Amino acid sequence: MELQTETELKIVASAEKLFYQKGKAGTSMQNIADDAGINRTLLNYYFRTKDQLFEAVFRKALSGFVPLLASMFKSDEAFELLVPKVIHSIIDAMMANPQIPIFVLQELSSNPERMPQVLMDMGIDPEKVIKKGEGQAHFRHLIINLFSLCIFPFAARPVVTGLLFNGDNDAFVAAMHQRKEILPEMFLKLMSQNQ
Amino acid sequence: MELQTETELKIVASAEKLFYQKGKAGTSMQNIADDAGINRTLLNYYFRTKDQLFEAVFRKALSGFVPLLASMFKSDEAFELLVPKVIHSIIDAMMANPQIPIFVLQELSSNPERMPQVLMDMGIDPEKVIKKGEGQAHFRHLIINLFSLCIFPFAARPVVTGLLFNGDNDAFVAAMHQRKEILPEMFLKLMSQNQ
DNA sequence: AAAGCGTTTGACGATTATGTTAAACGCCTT
DNA sequence: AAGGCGTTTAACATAATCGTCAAACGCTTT
Repeated sequence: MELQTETELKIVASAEKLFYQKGKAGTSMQNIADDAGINRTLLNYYFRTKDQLFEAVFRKALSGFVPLLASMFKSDEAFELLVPKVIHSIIDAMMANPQIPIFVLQELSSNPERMPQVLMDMGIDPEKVIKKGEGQAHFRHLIINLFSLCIFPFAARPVVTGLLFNGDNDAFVAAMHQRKEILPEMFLKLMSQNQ
Repeated sequence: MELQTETELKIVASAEKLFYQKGKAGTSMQNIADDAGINRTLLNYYFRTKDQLFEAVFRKALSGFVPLLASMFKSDEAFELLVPKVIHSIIDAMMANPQIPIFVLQELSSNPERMPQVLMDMGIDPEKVIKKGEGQAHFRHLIINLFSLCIFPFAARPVVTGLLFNGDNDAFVAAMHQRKEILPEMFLKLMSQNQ
C-alpha cells in the first residue's frame, strides 16, 4: 500500500460523501473536484477514471462491514452469546456511517454480478455459513432477521423519522441507541420460538 | 385521468424497469426509448421532461405501498389481529415488485425533503400514528421491526441469495413464501416480551 | 380528394461529462 | 543556480444528454 497524499484523501472524502448521497451516475467528477476544492484533472491523475475512483469508494464502504460479517460466521461462540455483540457492532457501524447500507445495497442491486467477488473478498464460504446453522431451526430466517432488524431502520431513515418521530432526527438517533439495548432480548425471544 | 395510449404505457413500463434498476441519473431518455422500441422524442411529447417522467414512475411506485401503510395505521383492529394480515400483504407486494424498496428508499435518502409531501399523499398524520401506539411498550420499535423483517430481505436480496442460498434465486423466493407463514408467529412472540 | 388532428420522426443547438496532453509550478538535490 | 521529479493546471477532443421545432405521417371527417 502506498502512502496517501493529502489531495488523494480529500478526493476520497468528497467522493464518498457525494457517491453516498447521489450515487455513481448522479455525481460528476466536477462535483467531486468542487467539493474537494481542487482541480478536476487531479481526479484523473490519482484514479485514472471515474470507474476506478468509484471502485475505491465502494471497496472502502464494504471494508467497514466485512469484518463484522466475517466474525459472525467464523466465530466459535454460541449463537446466544454472539448475537448481542453482533447487534452492538452493526448498529454502532451504522451510526458512524448511516448512508452506507443504501449505497451498498443499491450498487449490489444494480450489479448483482458483483456478489461472488464480494463474497470472495470477504473470505466467506457460503457453504460453511449454511453448515454452521444446521442445528438451529429456521437458521436462514434468523440470520435474515438479525440483519434486517439492525440495518433496515437506517436504510429507511427518512421514512422512519418522518413517520414515527415527527421529523426529529435527534429522536431517531436516540431511538437507535436504545435499540442496541432492546434488540438482543427481543431477538433471543424470537429465536426460541421453535424449541 | 386521461386514457393512456399504447405508447405511453410502453414508455412507463420501460422507464420503470430502467429507473428501478439503474436509478434516475443512471438512465438516459435514450435508454428508455430504446428499451421501449420507440423514438426518443416521444418521451418528451408525452412527459415533457425527464423529471416529469421520473415523477410519474416514482408516484406509481409509492402508490403500491401507500394503501398498505394507510390501512395499517387507520384500522381499528387490535395489533395482534392486524399484524399477520399486514405481513402477508407487504411480502406479497414485495414479491410482485422486488426492486421497489431499494428504488424508493434510495430516492428518499437522496431527497429526504420529499418526505412531508409523501406523507401528505399517503393521507397519514404522524401525530395520530404515534397516539395509536401509546398503549404498547416500545411501540415505535415494533413498527420498525415489522417493516424491517418484511422489507429488508428484498432490499438486500443479492446479499441474502449469495450468502445464504448459494445464489439460487428460486430458493430465495421459496424462503420468502415460507416467511409469510413464519413471521407472524415470530413477531407476536417478539411483541410480548415486555408484558 | 382535401382539410384537420393527434402522433411520430429527424435534425438542430446548447450544455455537460470524461479523459488526454502538454505546459506550468514547486521543491528538492546536485 | 540548474536540473529533475512529482504535482497541478488549462486547453482540447470526443461523446452523450436533454429539450425544441418543424416537417412528415396516418387516420378520420368533411
